[in-house]
Amino acid sequence: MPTASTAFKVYPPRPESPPPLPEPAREDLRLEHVLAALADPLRLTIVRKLLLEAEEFDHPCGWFGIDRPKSSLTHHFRVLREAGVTRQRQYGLERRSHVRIDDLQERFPGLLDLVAAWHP
Amino acid sequence: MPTASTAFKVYPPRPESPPPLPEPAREDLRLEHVLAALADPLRLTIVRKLLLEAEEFDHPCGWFGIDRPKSSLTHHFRVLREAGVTRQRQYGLERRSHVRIDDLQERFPGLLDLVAAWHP
DNA sequence: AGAGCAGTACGATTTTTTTCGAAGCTATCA
DNA sequence: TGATAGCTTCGAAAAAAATCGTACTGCTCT
Repeated sequence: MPTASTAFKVYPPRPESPPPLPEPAREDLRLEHVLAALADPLRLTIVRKLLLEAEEFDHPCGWFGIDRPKSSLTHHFRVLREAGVTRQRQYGLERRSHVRIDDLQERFPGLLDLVAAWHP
Repeated sequence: MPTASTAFKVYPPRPESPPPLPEPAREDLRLEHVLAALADPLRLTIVRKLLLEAEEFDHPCGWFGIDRPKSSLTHHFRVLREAGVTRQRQYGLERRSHVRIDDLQERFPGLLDLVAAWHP
């Protein structure tokens, strides 16, 4: 049974979506990897922003307005994806991200609420 | 208001307890530090065991039966304490630990439930 | 075709974390 | 008093993570 309280906006997958980049399946998510991915202020910022401000379309990393070299951002987005926190799809030029809300609520109920409540 | 569900055994502080070793105050706990401390299998094992098997007395690190050099254990127990996950007191020769259940439930409700449910 | 854009890949450097041996410290016990 | 127990500190080595410059790729627009 999931933790009752919080519901983040979850949009249905769009039929014409490109396939996700490689990611762990829901049942392969590991708490220690997810915690490690989240144990970084920049990545917490990214995930929190996605949780609180995401709109229907997934977001490319430029959307986040983070002042870091592009290669650093690529790195952090990959860490999040490989831990299973986010999903990334290639839309033409852009690689767009969203949080795997359903998977995470199911496997680690309450964890995303902590991220959403985090204050830098 | 605390998360309803889980209640771990919390024992009252014993009047004659030695003072805790240096640790962050409840209001200074940082999610990113707590997550980093928990993002390690060995430390997850320690915290989970404390949550599930702790008895009235706090436990010295020998109690955990971890097969690692003693200096490694000292390191991991310190990481946990400095992040605010555990409290350590010096009882004569021994440095005994317990999880700061109240503080963590208050600041990061639900997090300890995830640790307790973790499977190595 | 050429320019520009969004972001990736690679690789080097630096920083942080982990690991653990060796030596030290202090209380208790024979 | 010496021996042992239980754990710490120090320090060094190894492993892992973060940072970021440069070069590159693959679309799109003119």
